[in-house]
Amino acid sequence: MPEQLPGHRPTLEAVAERAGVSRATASRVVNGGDGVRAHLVEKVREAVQELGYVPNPAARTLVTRRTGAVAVIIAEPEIRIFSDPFFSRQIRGISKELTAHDTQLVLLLVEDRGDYDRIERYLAGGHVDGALAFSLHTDDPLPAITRRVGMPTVYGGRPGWAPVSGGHGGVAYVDADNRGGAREAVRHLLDQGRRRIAHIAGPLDQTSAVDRLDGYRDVLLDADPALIAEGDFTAAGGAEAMAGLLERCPDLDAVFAANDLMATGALRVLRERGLAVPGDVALVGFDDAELVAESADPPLTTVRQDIEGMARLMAQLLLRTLDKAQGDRAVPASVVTPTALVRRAST
Amino acid sequence: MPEQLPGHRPTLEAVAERAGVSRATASRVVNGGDGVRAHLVEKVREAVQELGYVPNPAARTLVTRRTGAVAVIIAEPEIRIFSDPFFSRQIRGISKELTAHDTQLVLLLVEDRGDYDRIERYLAGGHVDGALAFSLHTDDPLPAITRRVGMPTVYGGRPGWAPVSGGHGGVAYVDADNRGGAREAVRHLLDQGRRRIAHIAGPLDQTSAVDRLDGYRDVLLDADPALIAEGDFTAAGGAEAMAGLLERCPDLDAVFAANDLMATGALRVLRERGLAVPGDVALVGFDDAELVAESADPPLTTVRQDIEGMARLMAQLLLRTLDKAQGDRAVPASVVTPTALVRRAST
DNA sequence: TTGTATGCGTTATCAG
DNA sequence: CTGATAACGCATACAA
Repeated sequence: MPEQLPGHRPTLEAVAERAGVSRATASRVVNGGDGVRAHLVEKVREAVQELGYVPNPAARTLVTRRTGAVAVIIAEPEIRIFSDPFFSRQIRGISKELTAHDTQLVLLLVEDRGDYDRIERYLAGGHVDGALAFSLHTDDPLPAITRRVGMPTVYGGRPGWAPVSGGHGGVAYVDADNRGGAREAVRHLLDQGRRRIAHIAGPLDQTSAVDRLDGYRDVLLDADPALIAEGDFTAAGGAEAMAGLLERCPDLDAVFAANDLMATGALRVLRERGLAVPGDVALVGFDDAELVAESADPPLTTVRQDIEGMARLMAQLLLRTLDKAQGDRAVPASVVTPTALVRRAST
Repeated sequence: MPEQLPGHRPTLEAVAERAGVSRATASRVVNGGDGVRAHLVEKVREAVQELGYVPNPAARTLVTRRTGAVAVIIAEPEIRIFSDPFFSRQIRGISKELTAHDTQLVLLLVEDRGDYDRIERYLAGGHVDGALAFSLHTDDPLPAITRRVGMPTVYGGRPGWAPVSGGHGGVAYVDADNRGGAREAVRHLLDQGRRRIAHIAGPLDQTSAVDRLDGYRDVLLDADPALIAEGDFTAAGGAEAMAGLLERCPDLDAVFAANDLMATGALRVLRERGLAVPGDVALVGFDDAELVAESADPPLTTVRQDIEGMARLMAQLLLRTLDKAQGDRAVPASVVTPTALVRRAST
């Protein structure tokens, strides 16, 4: 590539002049070149090469009203609690998909409640064409914002106020089949001959936690309430919940934890109490979290969800919407992706 | 905030009209309002409120030649190998700093070598005012790119190529004191009475690995070469290196691993061999990685580096440069940040 | 198929 | 202190 000339960068005007055509023709070539005679296309392309011309995105956006960028909104607490691997994999999936469509990823991290004003201004400002947002809590202000500014948005994880069956409520989301996955986990424990199966739930203001608890109940219709403890998706919370469960139900012979982190906490407590896993107590987690499930001792049987795939799906949904929307606010449909039980040594 | 009127968003023109002033005056008020009579400022502010006016960033960028955005470039291999926690913490630190300066974060993930063309076009296109890049390898094409397009850039981690002496062509980076940290780790092992101290190095095409090895050698001037093994910063690599070391030097009584992940791999091998930690072999890691060092069994003594702080520093350096550069390409200075030994049960 | 002319929404220059 | 007015770089409707 040619060196950047000092001062002004070459403009389309310059390219046109050098190629001996009008600005309009040059523009057409730069944007695909349909309906331009081949030899002119060639001439313009050469000029572009020689001058090292790169379109000015601001100018382009000004007239097309399209930025070619998408915002990814992630709430801080989320990235801390769910812990990092999630975050990275989601971003990776989204990035791949966006890159393939020549779209840029603008990252918006929400630190505290006050940041939502900033987010709203940003979205309203038209910096981006659409947005992707993750794991909202029930009282999250984001949906109101995106609706107000008319920003096409796809959510990762079913928002708290959205119905389980997609399509309604005007929200699009991509979510794992948390409930189905939980059912499979519990059935697996039953298959192993376990009869006193406890559940360590996640914080119940998150739909993923609620759905997993529901799945547990689907299978264990008459589950003893004493067998259910609420954790917070952290290892410490899982340990605490496990301790409580052992106190209330010393006879439990299996535990289904709503995520792997809590499962490791439970594991630690079980070990401290001298209970063998899976000998005395079988244990199943959820997520198949990198660096956690597989490296636990014993490695965790868990329910895998394809984080990266889900993230890609979110981006695809959004991009598709943007492609045809172009003004009318179309709402993409929601998708629920399957989960898979991964058997390891903890059961 | 007012509803978004359908169709056109309100423009500065509309605000001006409503406030009964000229577009120029309205613009002044929107950008701070110095040198405008108080009561006019008031009038314009009201109009902005009532209309729900938000400046059009594209139009603004077109004339100011400033985008208010910064690119963060991360190479895929990096985010996979160093594993995720790093990535998240760096992003978090950068995001905080940029947000505080009303600057947006555009994430550029590099999947494969071919992506560098895309990156170059993006950078050359003037989408962003500056760039932050992480942990380059010696043969990384990025520095050539940023220099060619004249993009102010701050690197995270000392780049592998020899620093050019003199202001021109100099690179700015922020790095932890890897060498000093390594020295401290090894000295700590010596203080514990260890005499056969091995080192599991990282991949030596990364400066962090080289610097840590250098630190090890600083203290153990006459170190037996057989006590040094090269890993790849993964747990599996660490295990393999540990196995090799034990083969060559069954009498070793301590290991300094160049990162925590490798240390956990080493830990596993030691346990399999029936060697007690720290009884038979003391172990020190590096990074103080979340979810790794502290939750290892036993918890790892390690060298902490302030990832988030370093990331913030990178952003600060860049922003400062952008503020005054405004045309002339000023090169920010580099910074090396201190590390701290964190004592846990593995020593 | 190609060129001409216009406008996108702001900021900056320069009179007044 | 304020108001016209000229860029900024590009895409596109329309004319040729």
